[in-house]
This record gives sequence, C-alpha cells and structure tokens, in this order.
Amino acid sequence: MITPLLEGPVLEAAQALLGRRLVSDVGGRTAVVLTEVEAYDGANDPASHAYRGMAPRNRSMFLGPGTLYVYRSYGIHWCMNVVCGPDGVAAAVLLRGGLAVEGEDLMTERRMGRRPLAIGPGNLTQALGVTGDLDGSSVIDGPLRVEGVAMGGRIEASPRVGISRAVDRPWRFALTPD
DNA sequence: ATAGCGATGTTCT
DNA sequence: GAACATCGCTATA
Repeated sequence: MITPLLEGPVLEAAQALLGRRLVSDVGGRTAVVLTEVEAYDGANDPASHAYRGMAPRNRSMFLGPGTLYVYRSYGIHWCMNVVCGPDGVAAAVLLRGGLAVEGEDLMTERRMGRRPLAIGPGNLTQALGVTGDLDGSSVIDGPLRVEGVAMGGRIEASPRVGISRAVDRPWRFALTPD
C-alpha cells in the first residue's frame, strides 16, 4: 500500500488530500498546504481526460496510485493530478490551489510577483516549479511529494470549474482551515 | 466590478 | 477545424 489516503475511491482521496503538505524540491524548496482540489473518476466520468481511454498525454494516469499526471492546459499552463486508482484505473485528483508555507520568495519569483501565489491550477504548478518533466513521477519519493497532514478545517463541495460535461457533479472540494 | 479576449499544445469531430 | 480541467491584460462602467 502506498498510503491509505492516496489510494481508494477518488472522492475520498480528493478530500483526504486537503490540508496535506505538497513539497517541491525543483530548483529549491517550496511547499504549500493544499486547499482546493477536484476529483475526476476516469472511465466513469465524462469530464475526465481518461474517459475515452489511454492516449499519449494521459498515459501516466494509468500507472497506479501516487503517480503524478501533468498536462498542458490551453496550450500554455501546466496542471497536475495525483492518481489514486489502482494500476489501470485512471481516477485522479486535480490539484487546484494551496497556501504557501515554505519558500515564498522563490514562489514569488517564479510567479513574477503576481498574486495570488498558488491559487488556481496553473498558478500552483508555476509556484512550485512543476512542468511536464514531472509527468509520471511519484508523489511519494519524487521531486514533488505529498506529505503528512498539516492543517484541518471545514471541507466544502461545489461544482467543478471550467468543464462542460458532467457539470452536475459537486466534485470540487475546498478547505477552510480552522 | 465585470466583460472580453489573446495565447496555443493536445485531443476530438 | 473546434474545443479545452486557464490566466492575466485591457477596456468599459
């Protein structure tokens, strides 16, 4: 088992990721506490990149729990997911935002002074230095890692952002820290 | 404060 | 060709 929190039903995994530290060692140490995620249920979810099966881009979604899936969004930004389904099951959690807790200077530099620092999927990857190079890496022992729970709080569910299929599923989860 | 729009890689029709 | 799990600049109010 990887860790009980990363493996299992994607709705549970998504909520379990909230409040955990996301630590990057790409070009220096930066870290956030995750505050916003979305669940995508692979073959069972018309909004998932894996709904129509494997393609070159989404290959890493099928590699098992704890795999990082990084893709280009709108040709410009990088977005990242943590896979939580077993091998061959492409359920994954899109990481959408966090609170900066370490290396804020480096994040500010990478973000070129823009705010917010790490809210929004494209902003989050930029702040942490995550690019397509990390696609397929492990969040357990790779350059970008999910670590222990840092913060508890209240979790709120709402519709996912920016999609046009399966819009009725309230699978976006946001954490309001205590 | 809100609205429109450009940038542009990968997938889908 | 069109759509897309986005973002930030610009224009108008």
